Amino acid sequence: MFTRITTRQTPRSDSLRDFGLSSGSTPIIGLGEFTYRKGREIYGEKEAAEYVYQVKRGAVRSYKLLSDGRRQIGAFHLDGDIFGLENGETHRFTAEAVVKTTVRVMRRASLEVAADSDVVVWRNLLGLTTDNLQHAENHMLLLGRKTSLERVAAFLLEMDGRLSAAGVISLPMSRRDIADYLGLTLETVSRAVSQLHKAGILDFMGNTQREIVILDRQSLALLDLQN
Amino acid sequence: MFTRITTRQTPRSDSLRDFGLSSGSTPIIGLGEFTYRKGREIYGEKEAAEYVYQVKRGAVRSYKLLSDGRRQIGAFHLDGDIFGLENGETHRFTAEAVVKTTVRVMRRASLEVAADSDVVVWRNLLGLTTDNLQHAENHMLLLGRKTSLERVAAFLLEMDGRLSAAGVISLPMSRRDIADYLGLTLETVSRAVSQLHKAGILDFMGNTQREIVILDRQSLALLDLQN
DNA sequence: CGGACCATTGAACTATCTCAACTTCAGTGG
DNA sequence: CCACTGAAGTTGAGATAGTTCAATGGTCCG
Repeated sequence: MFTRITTRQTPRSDSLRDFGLSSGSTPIIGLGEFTYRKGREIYGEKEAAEYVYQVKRGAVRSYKLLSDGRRQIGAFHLDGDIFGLENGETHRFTAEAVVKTTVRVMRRASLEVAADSDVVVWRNLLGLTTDNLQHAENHMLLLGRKTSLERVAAFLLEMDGRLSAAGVISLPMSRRDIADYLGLTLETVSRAVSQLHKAGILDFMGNTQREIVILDRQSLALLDLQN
Repeated sequence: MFTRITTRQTPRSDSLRDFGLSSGSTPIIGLGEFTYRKGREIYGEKEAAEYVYQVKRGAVRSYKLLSDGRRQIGAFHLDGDIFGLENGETHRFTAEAVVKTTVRVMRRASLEVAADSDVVVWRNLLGLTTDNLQHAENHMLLLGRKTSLERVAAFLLEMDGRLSAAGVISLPMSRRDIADYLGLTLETVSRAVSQLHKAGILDFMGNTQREIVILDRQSLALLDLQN
């Protein structure tokens, strides 16, 4: 899977510091960058977790499959996000590029060496893991107890916070991806988005339905019941 | 909330080592034990996270509420489990005693002091957090994509692994708790259990329906689709 | 220009929920 | 010890949110 990793001299900038994990006194050399085409697998569930990744440009989906093909996307990783960081030996999700995606890669082993000599690294690793945990905890509430409209509203608000530029949310993922993230079908997602559109809460831009403008952020927040 | 904590001389055994987090070279003194009656709140969501807990005897539920009362239980904490460990300043769940429960308590601040002088503490904190994350990730798959029968089968297998003694699972929690953990209603949980009973996969012991014997572990595992 | 998605929408279906009745169990106080 | 009471569990019948199946149109891309 990693046979295509570039072998050129790794620039010094591809270091642990770039991941924002070390204190800077002991930068660790990374392996450089790598680009995946749309739909390509970055790593598979249960594969050995040899590398850690950071999205430089693009979007990644992390998911689990049931044996009959049902899929649950646990997270989308967007610009700047670190993913593939495991404490155990193997990956717990499959990661795929949602669109053409460039990632920074570093060896997990380097991280471990760095951690032993730098408490800041530990702190940052724990912080990252806690952020992931917090996201998962909120997502459990969404998956277990929210209605389809509430889920879609929550999704749009999440994406609004994470990737809206100049007021426009440019979704890299398909309705099917969104559905598998929200525990719904793609039709239900589509109907909910249409409903929000008809209600005047959002509008579309461009000629695709992936560019969304939120017109009424407050109504969306009301739909996604606070806890 | 902690006004009732015992003020007697804290025995040396109530130390960080008892939580299994330190390397043993720098044990940290805990605050001792505390017992909560059935249904009592141990801490509330968004409260300052001043203490960390370990279940000595009993069972605890951690949950989030939506404003209209819908509840999602994120985890049950059973004998030996550590809970209430936060990285941020506040608790992200409400924790309540499911039955009469005795916990060990230690100050969060003590942990932080210990961590700075002992990398093993960091490693253990990260390990704990990772375990929680892994559980949440698996639970997202369950909540997003599994059928009611699959959820109940998965639940019984989880509890079989965590609290079965002499082949009998003695569930401390009600059908409603189970439902709120699995993202179902209590009636649906009850029907699924009945269905498993009629199918000869499990049986009841004693005169309550909370003591369950799994007769056919393999059928249960088949029902809870592997991924 | 043709084919492969991708998204939307409608109509029928179904798993789960809701509402309600009934039973059993645990605890309380006479 | 028994009669009460309230909580917990089961089961049935009907309602419904979301799914499934199917048809249509748009967009991208060679």
